[in-house]
Amino acid sequence: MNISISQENYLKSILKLEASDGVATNQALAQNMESTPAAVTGMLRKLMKEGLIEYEAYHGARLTESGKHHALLTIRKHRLWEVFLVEKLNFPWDSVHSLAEELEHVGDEAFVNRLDEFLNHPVFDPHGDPIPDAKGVMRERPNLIPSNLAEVGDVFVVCGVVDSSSEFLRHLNQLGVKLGKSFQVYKRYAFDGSSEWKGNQGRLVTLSSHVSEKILIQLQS
Amino acid sequence: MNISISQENYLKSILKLEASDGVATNQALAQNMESTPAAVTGMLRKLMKEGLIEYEAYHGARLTESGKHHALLTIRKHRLWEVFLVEKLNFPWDSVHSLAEELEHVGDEAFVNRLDEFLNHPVFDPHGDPIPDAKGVMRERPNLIPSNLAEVGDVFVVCGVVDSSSEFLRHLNQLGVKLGKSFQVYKRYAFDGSSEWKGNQGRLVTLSSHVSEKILIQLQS
DNA sequence: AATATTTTTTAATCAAGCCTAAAAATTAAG
DNA sequence: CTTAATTTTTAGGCTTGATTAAAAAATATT
Ligand SMILES: [Mn+2]
Ligand SMILES: [Mn+2]
Ligand SMILES: [Mn+2]
Ligand SMILES: [Mn+2]
Repeated sequence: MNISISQENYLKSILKLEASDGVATNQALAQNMESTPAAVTGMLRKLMKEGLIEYEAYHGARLTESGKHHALLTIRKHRLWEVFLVEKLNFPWDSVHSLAEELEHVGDEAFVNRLDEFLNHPVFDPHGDPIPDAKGVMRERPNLIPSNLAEVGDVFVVCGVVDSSSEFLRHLNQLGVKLGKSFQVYKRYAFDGSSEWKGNQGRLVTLSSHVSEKILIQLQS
Repeated sequence: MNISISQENYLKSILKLEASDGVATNQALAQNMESTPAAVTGMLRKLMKEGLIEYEAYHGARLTESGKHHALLTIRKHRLWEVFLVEKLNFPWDSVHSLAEELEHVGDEAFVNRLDEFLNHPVFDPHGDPIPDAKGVMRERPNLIPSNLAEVGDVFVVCGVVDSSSEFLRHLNQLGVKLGKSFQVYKRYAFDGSSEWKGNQGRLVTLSSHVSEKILIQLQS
């Protein structure tokens, strides 16, 4: 009962789709995996046979306890490797995803737990996403909201992103927006929903609504 | 012109066989890769078509410059990961080989070079094997000899092993033989070629010829 | 040189994962 | 309720890297 790389990637996708849509449909998976519906059908049957998902034709797939556990452990590996790459190897946060995508399939639990210890049990990855613990329990992030919901005058800390693509993250680099940095909403333009933020040194940043929707923040009390 | 995991493993095997036998024969490769002669033939043709080896049927294979470069870079990755696993994650030296065997196929040159820097450019791996530099140049080890060639009275430092299997390394653990430790040959039994060594605290260790042949040492002037 | 032995190659199969195109099932619309 | 549109499955193929068994080629032996 060994899980292949491809199977692990499917499990991760199903977990994500289940969280957002309640169920992972064939179509959504095909898009997510950049594959075809026919290929998805074949894989779903395999995953069902191995007890990793429950699957009803035409009604989509859901992870079993076992499948969920494997998916969370894969995510744990992925995010711990991202922490390693950024903290220890000094990679920029916009260039670690694809490498972590490979590393997440290497090694067993003992290995990941040693990595976790070496990194001092980090709780969030470089993109602010929570790292599941050794038992596969995902820590919940406290009440983050998309930054476009903040009102003029609000002070907040940037805590996460909805989009971890290198294109988006490089854009944030150019704007000087990083995790942990705090800003105050300075203006909001009703016309296009764009906003202006004031940084700590008083520097102003302008963000399109498209961008600010993808930034997760925590309001300061 | 992407090199698969299997191809990288073949290149490593060919490099090793070329060093010991001058050429990598089909048969030797089949043994080394735990595969069959038929499978080897197929792979050698693929490697030749990609310009990684020169291959003449019935006369074996040799690496081209390109093939040699790839083989050495794979070995570089393997050994750097072993250093990481032992030095940073505190794995024992007898349990890192299989993990490194997976990790050596992940990531590109930039990645390995950052790992190298993080580890402070180590020159030897945990088994005393030299780590090729960023250009793929193997550093040569200075005049190591198998420990069975040392004579009674000789003082030496353990610098390497010929066999990196976990069985052998665990046996050395039990005997208290580690890299960097120094001993003096105390006795040699002509009957079976076994030897007795005296350690620093005067403790005696007995080694079969089978074992002492696999330990590489440097004689103290 | 002729035969026997070893080594290598060919040929036919397999399994995992993917693909495209056609058929079938389901859901949506009239 | 019947037809149309969408979604999913089946069927047939492809690629990579294996396997076994038989054929062919190269060595070794007499
Ligand atoms: Mn990632
Ligand atoms: Mn991440
Ligand atoms: Mn090794
Ligand atoms: Mn080693």
